[in-house]
Amino acid sequence: MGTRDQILDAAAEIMRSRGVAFATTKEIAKAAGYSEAALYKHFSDKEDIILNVLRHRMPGPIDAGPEPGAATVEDNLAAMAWGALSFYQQSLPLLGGLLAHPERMAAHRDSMNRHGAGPGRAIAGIAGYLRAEQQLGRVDPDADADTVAALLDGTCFHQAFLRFYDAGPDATPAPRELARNLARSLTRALGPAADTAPRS
Amino acid sequence: MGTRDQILDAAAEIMRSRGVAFATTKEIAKAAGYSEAALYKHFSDKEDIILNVLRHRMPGPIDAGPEPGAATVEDNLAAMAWGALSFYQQSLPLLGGLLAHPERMAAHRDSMNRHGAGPGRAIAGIAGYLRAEQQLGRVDPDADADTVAALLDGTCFHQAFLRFYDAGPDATPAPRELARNLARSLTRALGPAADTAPRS
DNA sequence: TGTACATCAGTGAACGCGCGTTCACTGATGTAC
DNA sequence: TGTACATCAGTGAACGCGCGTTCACTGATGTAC
Repeated sequence: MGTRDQILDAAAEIMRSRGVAFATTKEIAKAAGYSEAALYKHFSDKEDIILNVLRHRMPGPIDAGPEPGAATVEDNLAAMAWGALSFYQQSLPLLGGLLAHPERMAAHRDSMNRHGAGPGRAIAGIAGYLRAEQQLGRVDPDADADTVAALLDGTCFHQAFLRFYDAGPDATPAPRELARNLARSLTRALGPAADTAPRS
Repeated sequence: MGTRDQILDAAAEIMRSRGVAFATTKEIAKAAGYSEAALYKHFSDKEDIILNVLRHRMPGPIDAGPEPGAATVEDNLAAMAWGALSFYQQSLPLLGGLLAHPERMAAHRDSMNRHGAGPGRAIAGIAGYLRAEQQLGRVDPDADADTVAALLDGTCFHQAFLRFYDAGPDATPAPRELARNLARSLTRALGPAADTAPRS
């Protein structure tokens, strides 16, 4: 593994475990096993290191998504929820650090947009899956695929935040039951609208 | 307004508009109209200022919530969603800054716990409302109140994040339509479970 | 095969800067008699 | 009513420190002839 990758690994590890504020050139160099000066042989400045971590050390994107028509819709939603929970739990410390730094956030956003990526992307993927299921008749055509996708992804994001807030970088993975509960409630939202008139 | 409050206002404004990383003693003092030394007459150190902003300059908590039984459930959900969206859009820049700083986050969490507050609190309030509606028979008793509450609150949190990420601190308020769409889909999740068998 | 030179990853030491913090001080206001 | 002192919000200037960055340098490897 090249020096450049070792530096990025070290920086990513520090950002994740101790927070972006702790990712100084001194700490990164020490963790990577090089001198601070060596960082500048491979990156133009510290910002360049941070942005490269954000670009290339994010956890793998949520995979292609389930096969429409396979398994049950609820199982597929649960699988996607579980994937999103894991993804956000790993990437929140990196992404969240951007909030303290609007200029860095803008740089990251522009870099993402240039590659057609970005945090809003996951929702589109889920919505695409749901529309495919609507075509197959397994989801009510009147259901709002975009909104349900936003609900699934957003709630996973928030739950990852809550876990990180409560337990820090060493939080245990979210329980499978959470993904299952989300999938169950959203499946109801995807079925034909039920009678919502008051019951006695 | 006392000097102390002016300092907190200035610090909160800087944190919101330019990011926590920009909230230096020099900038806070300048914005408040005092010398840097004056800060130390009112706060023990800079961390004390930041934590007091987090404690006392958060936007007002989402109000007591709707009256169970009044209006329609969907309208009430939409109102809560709208309130949560506004709340998070204002408070994310403050809360998010914590992610870069685990020790500060832990201090904030402990301070919140001591007062029975914290970011997970809103979900409990929404769930309470939903259970009241279950008692009144306007929500299916089999619906999962806690999960639906997590869906509502979490999605608003995430949407606020996406807006902030895309447009920075000057993002316009989320459209009412978003709150309405969330409420509509969640209302379906609250009704009696519909037949989810494949349709022809 | 040996020699002279070029390249380049990496280093130790130093640099200037901006940060949070402290210091001795001022001037206004209150208070005792 | 005047005088002497205490209190306290606020200041300008300085402090030390850690940060990001640069510098002149080393030593290993490659290359031309």
